[in-house]
Amino acid sequence: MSLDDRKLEVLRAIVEDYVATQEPVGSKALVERHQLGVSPATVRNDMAVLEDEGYIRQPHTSAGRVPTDAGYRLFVDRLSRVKPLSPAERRAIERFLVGAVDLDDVVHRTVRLLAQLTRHVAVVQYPSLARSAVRHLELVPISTTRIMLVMIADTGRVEQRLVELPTPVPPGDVTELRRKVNEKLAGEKLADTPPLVQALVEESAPGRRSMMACLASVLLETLVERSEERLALAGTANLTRGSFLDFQGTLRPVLEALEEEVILLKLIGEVESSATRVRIGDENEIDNLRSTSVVSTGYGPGTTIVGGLGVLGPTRMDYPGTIATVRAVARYVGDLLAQN
Amino acid sequence: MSLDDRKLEVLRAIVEDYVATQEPVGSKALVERHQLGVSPATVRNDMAVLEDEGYIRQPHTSAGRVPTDAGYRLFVDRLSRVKPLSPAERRAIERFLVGAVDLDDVVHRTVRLLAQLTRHVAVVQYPSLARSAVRHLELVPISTTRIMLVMIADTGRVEQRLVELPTPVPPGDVTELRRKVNEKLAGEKLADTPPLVQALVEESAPGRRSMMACLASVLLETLVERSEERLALAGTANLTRGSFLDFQGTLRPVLEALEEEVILLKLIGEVESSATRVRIGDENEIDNLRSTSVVSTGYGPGTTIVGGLGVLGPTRMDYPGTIATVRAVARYVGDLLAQN
DNA sequence: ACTGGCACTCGCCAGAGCAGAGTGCCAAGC
DNA sequence: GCTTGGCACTCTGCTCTGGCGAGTGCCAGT
Repeated sequence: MSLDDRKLEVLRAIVEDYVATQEPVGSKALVERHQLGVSPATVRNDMAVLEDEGYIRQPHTSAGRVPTDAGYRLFVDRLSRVKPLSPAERRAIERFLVGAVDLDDVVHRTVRLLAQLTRHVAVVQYPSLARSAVRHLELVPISTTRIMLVMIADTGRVEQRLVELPTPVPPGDVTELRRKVNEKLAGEKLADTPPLVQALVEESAPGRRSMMACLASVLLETLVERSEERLALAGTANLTRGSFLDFQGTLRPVLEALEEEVILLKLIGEVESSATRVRIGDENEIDNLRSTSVVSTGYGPGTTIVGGLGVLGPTRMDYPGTIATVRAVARYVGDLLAQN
Repeated sequence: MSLDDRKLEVLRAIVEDYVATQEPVGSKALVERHQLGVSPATVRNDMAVLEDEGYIRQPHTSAGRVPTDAGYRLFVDRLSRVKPLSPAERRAIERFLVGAVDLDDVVHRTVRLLAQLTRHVAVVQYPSLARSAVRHLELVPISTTRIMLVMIADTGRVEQRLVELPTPVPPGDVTELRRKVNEKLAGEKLADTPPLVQALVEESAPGRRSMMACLASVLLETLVERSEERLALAGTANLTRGSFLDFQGTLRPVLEALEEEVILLKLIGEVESSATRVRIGDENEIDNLRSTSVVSTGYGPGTTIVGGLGVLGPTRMDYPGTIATVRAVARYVGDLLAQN
């Protein structure tokens, strides 16, 4: 059976009240707080239907109703509009982000900002190397058999790695090498570099072949294969908000999950478009996070996406507000990146 | 009055039992588990004295005794020997740390290792810039009015910063600039650089003066003034170990404190010698951490100290084991740094 | 199709009673 | 004088109980 408008209205009221009070909501309280124009008994009937359909449930026989994951899903998809941000929030975002001096700074400020505004745990992925292009490669001789490889990406990311050379190399050769490598790779998308690096090795003079191969392998490993995704995390203390009762059993696994970079990347790194993604409770693939919701989106200069960011909180969260905040922050960060 | 040997032995037994069981320990249980050679009644008398002296207390009238902060302090200072590490632990440390490719890698591996071995929250400070010397300064032209300043320290740390120049500068000048700057600063302790940087500005040709001043200010800000200390954190999930009852009220403030880099630096960054420092409960200056203990030490190549590392856990922790682990890890990391 | 009424279920709370752990003190013993 | 066994006392934690109240489902009436 399809749910008529009033039933949907009842569901919305339940979600809103439950999010606000954190307590199961009953039929009587519902008609008191919302102008539904019907009696509690009618609401009860609607609730019974909503429960049959799996959108709400009772924690125990004689308590109010609580939304299920499916209930939140329906709410998010069909019953809520994204809240416009308050001017205060807009100002907070701007104030927080101006004055960032480099990428590290931008990322750190962003993640703290997100945590503060949403009061959830915030995660920000550094611009992904896979989505970046090489701006410049620098080779710095440290000793005769060691050079420091510094890669500066167009997204502002800087990666460095020590290269141990098989044979000593005079500094002059390094200069020459730097020129060649940059000529070949500057401006290229990192994802496109492997064949170019390969070509570099093949084109190099026989005497330098082994050194070049060594450099090439570190280059490939650093930039592409072990393509290190980095991220920043903030607001774990927010996990203790709300009735810790709900969390008593779940706080531990959540904290554990948050320590695994791989997991976090899965959560916020899998962004292809700039669409906001909401994963509610059981929709999460990570078992430890089945009792949480994740709101994530991509960000980047203009319409391109270079990384993801988002927040993680209890399924019982203010979705419209959270979604609005996450989107707004992502847009601001994108603009900030576009300026460089 | 001075405490005789047996009373100290009783205190040691109380601490050890309480750490092991997490429950207040009574006189009867004590004589059963330890060969004290006296009766429970005698132990009770000793306990009464220990309580008068402030080393133990009763949570409530008819429960066993629990060590106070002062009791732990006495235990750590006079009643415990540092446990030698088990071969398994030694192997774990080695296995964990070999194969680290760069400083970031070393720090991340170390912090996870510490968290895993001690089962507490681990903190590792990156080698402090204040204690590093300049190995090389690299200037990379990004555009005509922007250069990327990359500083490589002898400790392996690499810092970068974008410099906006007031006037366009041809690439050739940058090469010259790089030579000059390195000549002046390479090998110098960062703390000693300010007058040298100043000299650089004064010595430079009048036409380049403004550009040089601009570069110098960023240089000073990055390397000395805003001397950015970085650190890594792991094992927050360990906070939920043990009876969360103790933590119910305290978990929140602890998590909050852990989010503040300034606080963490205070905890583990104030190291002058390689002596291990133990701060127990109220000895901590940070209010949020009055119910935790911190074991920290310095690390560095050879006998020099370049940074600090340590763990934070409940006051009720295995001090001998934790101290041993922290020291051992610090020594291994120091050795690792010495190799570079 | 909605509403008011009513019986029913069940979690929550406070109070009582009980068992157990642990203490402090005292008088006796080495 | 230190140590010991004994004993009365205190207090927590557990369980059981009954009463209360919130909330429901169902039914008959409009």
